[in-house]
Amino acid sequence: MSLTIGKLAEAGGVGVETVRYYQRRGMLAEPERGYHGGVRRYGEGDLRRLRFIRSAQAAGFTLEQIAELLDLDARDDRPRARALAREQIEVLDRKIAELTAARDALGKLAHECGKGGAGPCPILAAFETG
Amino acid sequence: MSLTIGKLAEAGGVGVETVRYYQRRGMLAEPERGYHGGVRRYGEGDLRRLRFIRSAQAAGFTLEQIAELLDLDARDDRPRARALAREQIEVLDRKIAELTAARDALGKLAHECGKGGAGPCPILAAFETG
DNA sequence: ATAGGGTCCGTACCATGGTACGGAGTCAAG
DNA sequence: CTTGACTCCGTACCATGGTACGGACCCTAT
Repeated sequence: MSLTIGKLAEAGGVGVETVRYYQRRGMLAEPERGYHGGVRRYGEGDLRRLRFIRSAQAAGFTLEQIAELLDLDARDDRPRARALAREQIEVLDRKIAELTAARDALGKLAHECGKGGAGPCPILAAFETG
Repeated sequence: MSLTIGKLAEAGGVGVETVRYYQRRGMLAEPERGYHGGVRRYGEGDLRRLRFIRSAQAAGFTLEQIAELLDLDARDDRPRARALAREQIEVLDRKIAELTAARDALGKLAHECGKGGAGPCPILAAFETG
């Protein structure tokens, strides 16, 4: 497999500029140019890293943390990886609980706003008292 | 109740500069000054709005959306409020599912990295294949 | 061999949600 | 009636995660 930056970006679901941005941040390597000193070529490993970055973002890691994770992977630092994972699980658990509570508040709001106009539309009240 | 901006901010769990920022965005009113043309005073309603802003942020609304919600509340526009609430519930449901998946991936990662070093530390693999 | 599309690179700009600064005015306590 | 804390206001700056621009270069198909 040999990809140009455009194909790599497409395969990873990001824009070309985003790939270049990750390179600037040191999260993706800038491969050697081909024989005739022109365009760089990317392989499986690059795509894998790119996809990892996207997934880790979805898991709530910042790009800085993701850079660390990539480094830990390279150095095979399991204890640190484990610690980061555990920390992030706690962050996620809190976030999930928060979003679930918000979801319920919105459900209540949607319900209340469905009934005909008795009293003021309780938008401000929707999040009060848990 | 009569609060200075500092007390209002404290009661709302934000910084003074944040209150001023919300005012600039038109999300909080800038009350009249007291008799001798000096410092502004805030009341219950301001605190209520401020707390609403924080809660709505936690529910994933942007400040622009929150501004709209405050406006809807003022105009008692129930259908629109209901529609926004429903939309956001869908957003939250997707987000919660995503975070839950990420949580599970991290759980797996933490588990794998716990075992002694057989094979490479599977950080990159942690998010692969769902 | 030439036209087009893609790549390279630096630099600038963007949106979001604040945070900091500095000088002047105000207010309450001692 | 001064001192110290707080407020007011405009403007500038910040972090995060990109996105856009523009000129030069390369590469492939015709």
